[in-house]
Amino acid sequence: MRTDTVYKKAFNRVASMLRDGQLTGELPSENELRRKMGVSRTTVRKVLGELAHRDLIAERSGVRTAGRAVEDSDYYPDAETTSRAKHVEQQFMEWMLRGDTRPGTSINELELARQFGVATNGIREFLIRFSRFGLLEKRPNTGWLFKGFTEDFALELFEIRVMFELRSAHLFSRQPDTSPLWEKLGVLKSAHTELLKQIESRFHDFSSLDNRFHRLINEASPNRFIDDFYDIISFIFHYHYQWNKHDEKQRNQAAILEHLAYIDALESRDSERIERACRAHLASARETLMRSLIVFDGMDTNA
Amino acid sequence: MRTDTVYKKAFNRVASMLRDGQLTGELPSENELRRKMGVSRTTVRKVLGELAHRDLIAERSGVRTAGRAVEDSDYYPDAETTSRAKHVEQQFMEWMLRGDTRPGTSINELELARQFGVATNGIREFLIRFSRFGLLEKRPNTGWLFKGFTEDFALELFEIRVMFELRSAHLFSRQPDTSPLWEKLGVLKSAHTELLKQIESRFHDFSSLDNRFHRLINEASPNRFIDDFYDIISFIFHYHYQWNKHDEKQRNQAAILEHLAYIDALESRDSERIERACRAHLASARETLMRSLIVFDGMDTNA
DNA sequence: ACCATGAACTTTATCCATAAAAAACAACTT
DNA sequence: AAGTTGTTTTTTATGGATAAAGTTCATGGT
Repeated sequence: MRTDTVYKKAFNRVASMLRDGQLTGELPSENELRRKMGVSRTTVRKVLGELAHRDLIAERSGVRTAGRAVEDSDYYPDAETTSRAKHVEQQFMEWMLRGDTRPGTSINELELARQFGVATNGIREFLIRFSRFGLLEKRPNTGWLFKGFTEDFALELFEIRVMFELRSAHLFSRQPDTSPLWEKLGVLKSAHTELLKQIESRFHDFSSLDNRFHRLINEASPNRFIDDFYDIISFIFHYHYQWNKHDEKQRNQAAILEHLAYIDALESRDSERIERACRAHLASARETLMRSLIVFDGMDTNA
Repeated sequence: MRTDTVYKKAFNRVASMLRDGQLTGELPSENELRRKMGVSRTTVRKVLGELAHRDLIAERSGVRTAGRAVEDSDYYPDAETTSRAKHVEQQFMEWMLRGDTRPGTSINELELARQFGVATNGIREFLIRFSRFGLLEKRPNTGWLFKGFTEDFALELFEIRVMFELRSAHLFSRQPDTSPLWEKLGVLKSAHTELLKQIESRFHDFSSLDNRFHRLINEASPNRFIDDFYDIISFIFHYHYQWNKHDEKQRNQAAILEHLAYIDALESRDSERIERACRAHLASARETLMRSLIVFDGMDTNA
């Protein structure tokens, strides 16, 4: 049976809005809520129905108003708000990055399905999607080959990344001065300096800043294949760093400084300087990834 | 139910071997056949069982020999030798390239499933796999967006292709003179000149030569992401040219000449010359693709 | 005429079942 | 001991069913 995670997540969000007083007086219409939440009206109605049922809202003659106060126990547990597909993704990444799965291992749909508690279909869909990341290969009628999260992988990944990033950076710098992207770059620059000041407490926020920065660079000259490739990067980094928190603050601090140098270079429109700053940043990103790979290639995988 | 296309294809192949006299006297063991055909022994046994049942082979005291002559009617029809997944692929490509499907159309799994006569599962798996080609986008809980086989697509595709190809070509040319790839290049060069001589009758053979050539260039410095990208190119070209036979001979003839110039450039190790030859070839490949795109963007889609 | 709600209909996400194909095991033969 | 064939077990490819979510149609109020 399909999970009702969309409903539960929407319910939790509306509950939070009620609690935070974002919805006072007469509640918005179903259509308005639908737009706000990005779900269908059908789902909105289900949420409203349940809210009314629990007296969290009151409906009188077609007008809805807030009801009793929302309590912690009203929320659905977080685990019930993500789809099976997402769970599979998370479990697989944990299996891959934390487990001692050796390169060359073959992957068995049925076994993973049992292990993750889902139907084989879901596993297979995930593996198909995931295979574009270059870590898996399908052998028809037989199964999947896990190629391993290895040094080779990181090197090949970064070779492409450098090519793409240099290309995009140069194109970015050649935009007309009137392009709105320059302003966006300025905003990002201040965000970086801000974060640098508060690095002690907010170093976790770097990751999203990093993403925004690299995506901005690509915005000047969009290419779907480059965007797709950047999805791979983000994905890998997202999960990889969940299992490798070592030195996170220092790493991020260094990266911020590199970004700032890179931004300055872009603003200078000086292509040699851009190339240097860009390469420097990517080289250190690569080093970071490579260093942590050793952990997986060696034995101490559960540190 | 799973299709028995593996068995049927294997059966046809063994039948052909019997007919062509490739299997005379005592037949090879099950294991040997298995290796030769690339299927499991289970399937080999099924084939042998059926061959015996039809008296195409005789089994006497554990020794198998050829039986009555193979007739045309012994073969399974071609359509029954390709898996459902492959059929879906073919039907989808036809639907996309031949149909008047406009960019921005949304794709409906259920509808395609009905149209193609398969379960929705198969459609979905195909779409997931296909989405890495940059022509589709999945919107969760909603469906798929067809982005269209447009001019933008071709431009973005070729931008990447040029980057990758230049990179690989240069790395190829910097290999030591002792690398065996130089010899392979020589072989390909003669194949090109051969084909050029017989262009009138054999121009269809260019496609596979093209493939071998570009894959050889990548062999000098393997990168899985580049290989994957080249899969996209091959796939697109493979299907695209099935529906666009216009001027095929002239196009291929021109391409052979470009390849020869490109090969000469590689052999010269002169990087400027390589860059020129490579760019020239890709530019004309791009033009060809773009010209035929007009057909789809315009109105005359069933020409 | 527009916007809100209600209800019916369609499509996606998910699980389950099963024949075909592969893999593993067992017994035999030289 | 290595290679054969026979048998059993496991896994993949494919179809089908169904609740949840999305979409469309219908009705009613301003």
